This record gives sequence, C-alpha cells and structure tokens, in this order.
Amino acid sequence: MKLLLIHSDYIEYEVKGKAISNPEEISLKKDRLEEALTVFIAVEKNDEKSPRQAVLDATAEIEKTAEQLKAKNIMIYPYAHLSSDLGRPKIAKEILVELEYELKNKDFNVKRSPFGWYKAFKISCKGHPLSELSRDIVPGGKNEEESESLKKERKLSSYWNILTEDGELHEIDNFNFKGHENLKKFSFYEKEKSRAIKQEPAHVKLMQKLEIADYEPASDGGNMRFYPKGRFIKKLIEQYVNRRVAEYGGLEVETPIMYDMDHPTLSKYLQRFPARQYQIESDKRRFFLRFAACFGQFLMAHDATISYKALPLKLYELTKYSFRREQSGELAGLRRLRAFTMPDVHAMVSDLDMAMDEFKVRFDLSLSVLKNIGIQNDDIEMALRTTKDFYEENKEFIVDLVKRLGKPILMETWDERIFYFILKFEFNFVDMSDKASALSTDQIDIENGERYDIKFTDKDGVQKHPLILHCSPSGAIERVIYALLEKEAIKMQKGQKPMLPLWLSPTQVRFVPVKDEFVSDCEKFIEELNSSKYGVIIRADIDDREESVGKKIRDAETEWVPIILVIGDKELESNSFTPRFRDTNFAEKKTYSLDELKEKISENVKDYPQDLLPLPLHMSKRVKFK
RNA sequence: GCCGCUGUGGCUUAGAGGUAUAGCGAUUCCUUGGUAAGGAAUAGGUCGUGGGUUCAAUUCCCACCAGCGGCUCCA
Repeated sequence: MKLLLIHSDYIEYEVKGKAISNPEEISLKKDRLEEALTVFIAVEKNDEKSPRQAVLDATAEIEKTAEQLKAKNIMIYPYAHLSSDLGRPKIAKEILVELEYELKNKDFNVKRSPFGWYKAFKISCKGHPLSELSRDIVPGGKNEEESESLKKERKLSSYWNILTEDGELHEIDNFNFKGHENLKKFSFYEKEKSRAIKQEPAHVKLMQKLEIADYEPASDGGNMRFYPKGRFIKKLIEQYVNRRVAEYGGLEVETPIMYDMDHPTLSKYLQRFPARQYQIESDKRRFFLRFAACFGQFLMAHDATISYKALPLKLYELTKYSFRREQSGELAGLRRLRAFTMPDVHAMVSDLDMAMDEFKVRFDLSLSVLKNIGIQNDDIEMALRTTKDFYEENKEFIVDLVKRLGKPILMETWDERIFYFILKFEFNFVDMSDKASALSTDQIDIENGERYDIKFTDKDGVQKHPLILHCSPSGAIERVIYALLEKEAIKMQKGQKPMLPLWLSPTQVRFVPVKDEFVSDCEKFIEELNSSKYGVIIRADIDDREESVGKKIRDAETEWVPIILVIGDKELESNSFTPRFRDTNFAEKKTYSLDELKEKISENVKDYPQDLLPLPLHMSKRVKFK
C-alpha cells in the first residue's frame, strides 16, 4: 500500500464521473475538511495477502503521523496513481472502509472520499517540513520476520501431550495409540493440522438425500435451508438439550441477536475481530450479529442484583442463530456454518473452588447429553486446554476428569494464559475425512465478570465479580446432526445399515398395504398405536402409492425407516405382525402384536421429546424436496 | 480470504463451435402386486450468472456466483 500524507489547511473534492465499472455508491458529491491530514492511498496487490494486516499497519502509520502533527481531522483519499501494481478494486474498497472504521475508533474525525470515481480536488498544503510524507506499507512487512518468530514463540509456549487415566503425561510422538486411532488422528489434526484422507464430507450427500438440509444459493454461504424432516430432527435435539439444561438448573432467557458496535463494553472485545462479523445498519448506528449468547446474558447479569446465595447462577439460551462470518473456504455442509443454533449456558460462580465443582457437573452433563443423543463415548475425543500453573496446582482435578471420560485425552498447556479462560474442555468428533470438530465445551472465564462489571454481594457484604463458566452441552445443533450423519456414513463404509436413533427418526413405523383396500386398516392400526396408554407418540405413516410392495420396501429402506410393516390378509386375520427391523439387534422375535410393538417402541423412546409426524400421513400426498 | 477443480431438466449424468443424451423422479394409462426397483406413454432444459471473441457460443476467453479439495482460520 502506498500512502502520501499531506498536512493541509483544507482539502475539498467534487465527484465528476465513474472511473471503474462499479464504483462505490455515493452519498456526498462534494465535501470539504479543514485542518486535515489528507491521506492519498493506493491499495496494492500485496495488500490482498492479508488485508486485515494492511489496515492495521496503515492505521498505525497514520495515527503516528497525525499525533506528531496534532491533526484531529483525517481525509482518506483513494488515489490509484501512486502505484503501478494496484490491487483489485473490491478488496481496495473494503480496505479503505475498514481503515476509516479503525481510525474513527481512535477518535479521529475521519472523512473518506468515494472510491472508483474521477474527482476534482483542491488542497492547500501547509508546507512545513513534516507536512508532506510518503509511506510504503507492506502488510506484516518489515515486521514479517518478527511476527513469524513471535508465532514460533507462542507455539513453543504451547505444549501438546496425551494424558492417561493414571495421570501420566505422554509425548504425542512417543505415545502408543493402539486402540485409540481417533485420538491419534485428532491429536495430529490439532497439533500439525494434517490429515490423511481428502474427500468430500460424507454427510453432505446424506443430508440432501434424506431431505434434512441443503444449501440455499439465495442466501450467504453457510446459511442452510432445512426441509421438514431436517427441521423436525433439529427441533427434537433442541428440545432434548433444552430439557437437560432445565433439569441442570439453567434459567432459559432470550436476548437480541444484534448489538451496537460502539457499545463501550462490547467494542473493545470486538475490535480484535471486526472482519468476522455480519454487520448491519439501522439509522446511523452500526450493529453486529452476535457470534455467541455471551453478550446478552452478561449484559442481563450486569443489571441483576445477585446474592452469593443465588450462585451458581445459570443463564441459558439456545441461540437461533449465532452468526460467524467464517472464511468462505472453511464452510462445509453442516460442519461449519455462518448461521448456527447454539445452546449456551453460563454459570456465574463466586470463586475457583465453586468453578471447579461446577465444571465437573457440566462435564458429566455434556457427556450424558451427547451420549443420549447418539454420540457415544467412542465417537468423541477429548481435549483439555489449560495453563501450566493451573495444571500443576490441580493435577488431581484434571486426572479425575480423564477418569470420568475413561480414556486418554489430548492436553494442551500454555506457559501463560493467552485467552480469557484458564481451563477449557472440548469433546471433538472425528469424521470420515479425519477432520475434527468440537461438540461440547466448557470454559472457566476469569476476565468477563470484570469486563462486564457483573457483581454479586458475598457473605461479607462485599461486592465481587464472579468467575463465569461458558458451556455448550451439545455444541451447535447443526453440528450434532453432522456428527450423527458422519457416524452413519462410517457404518455404511463398513457395510452396515445406516440409521438415525429411533427417537429422532421422522417416520418410526412405515405401513405398507399390499392392496389399496388395506389402507384404511393401516389408518386404524396407527390410531391404535397412538392410543394414549404410554403417553408416547409413535410416528407412523402409510405408503399408499400405486407401487409394488417391493418398491415400497426399497424406498422405506433407502429412507432409513426403522420399522416396516407389510399389511395384508394375513395380518388382519392373525392380528399379528412381522416387522422388518432396520436394526437387527432390535428384534427379539419374529412376530408381534400391535401392543407388543407399541410397548417396545415406547420403551425405547419414552425418555426423549415426543412430536407428531412432520409429514403427511399418506405417502401419496408428499412432496419431493430433493 | 488465497490456490486448484467442478457447475448440463427436480436428481444423477452423456455430449459437442451450428440450442443437447440417458436413467431416476413427475404426470397419465395398464398391472392389484407379500418384504430392496412390474410395464407403457407424455411433459419437462434460454447447458450457473454477466460480459467478450465468432457468421454462429451452452462449448473458446474474462469476470462474478455457488459447491468441492487444499492452505489459512476456527475468539
């Protein structure tokens, strides 16, 4: 990036005409700024490598000069002619906009002349020795080596180990991973960011084929559409997590999805990551879409009167949605999204002892939530991240966590605390492509109680800031679905039949009448199945299409329907049924009465959320979404 | 965001500088069928979007969009 800085009595310009095909929209055709540091800028190719760094470097440079000159006003003036190696207009525009934003944050009075237009301008240069300066900015630039070494230093101060149940710490390279293949994949994925297999994520085809979710080209990347079956599955998982958190004592709240970028508490936190948010404007205020539920809950807690008796105070929200503008190249199916549903339960505690007690409770909660949803202990690998000090002082506590999980974990320790938390656990799912993604997590945060000025009155009458635990007991709901599908994809690869857990299957029982005349009998059976004896909803439907029985069975199988019942004269006469169970372990015997079947299903799903069939009862009335 | 690959009816796909192939699905008809695809006919496509080259572009070139792979990132 080339900068030409001119300390001027005034600068004024007037827009004349387009210089590129799609210039920036303009609000002001002409403008003027007195006593201004005018900054002529050309954004170059090498800025595109790290636009963010370019902005930060330029901001620092301009700030330095402005302070020397005691200039309060800054005019940013795009000026392509400074360089023969210009960057792409779109990026250049973004860089200028961000630069304006950064400078405004530093409390300068900033104006920016529009990008992509020919402009007439008048400038009056003060002419003193410092009034004309040129600068060449290479993002990271001369500091590149330094920041590289800084990075290395940080890497050096982060140690990766395997921690076993006996409390032994092992080097990753020397650890015998026999029987812990996924932990090996996960460890190397985390440490080296390397993986062996390269293929498209298996769940993408499945989510489409099963009509769960799909891409929506009319939206931004990472914003999915959910078909009836997908919404249904999502809804049940959401309900399940909600209930478990309620049992744990979480107080469910609802908070806004957008927040003022200039809010004093939030803006500091945000400044580090402004490019990663969705931003929207309302009147003259700028808002960002939340990337977690923390803000709303912290602001709520800030205004609350809290006694030590109320601790731990557990606030909970299932965010629909949280937004993160992940890099476009990072988006993949349901694994990584820009809009996602996130259960987020915070616990405010008085001190570290209470934090650690609570941490254990939530650890068990997370493990149990995942397990009951269908992600077993074998499917996840645990990572624990902490500081060296915390580890040294709390070895017993940490080893106890490993024992609770019952298998070795990956541990990362830092010499110094880098983030706002001192301890964090994650349960990671390792998929078919050896990629690891975090599901459940909990963290002990020692910064934000103070930052948000959340206070509780302790026994001694003194007001104190609580420590805050951040937990997502299941991880993003979309990601849970991703994990369930990937898990089934792995099964398919082994030649086993894939299926969703019975409680999550949109259709649990499919009735296949051998002739049209049996359709009404199927309807009666379904009614009978749902007679309220067990208080459980059994979701059954009827394939009344004009197809052969073979075809209907085949379609039910490809739809992963767990139980199929063919209905004809035999069934009507004997009043007994020969179910086709997708999960062969589920079958105890060959024939069942309707009551026995009802009991068997109820037994399996009674502890889970119940809801009605999300599709028409009759297959002939259904729509094909995919 | 960067580099590379891909983009043909709802889905899967053949193909080529002269507006396009098949299967599934849909519709209609025949078949009333007992545990993974019964048969026939009909309809359905400005070949991702926008420019350029050409007598002619869906095909060649450029840009953009989307998806995938890799990198980076993941508070």
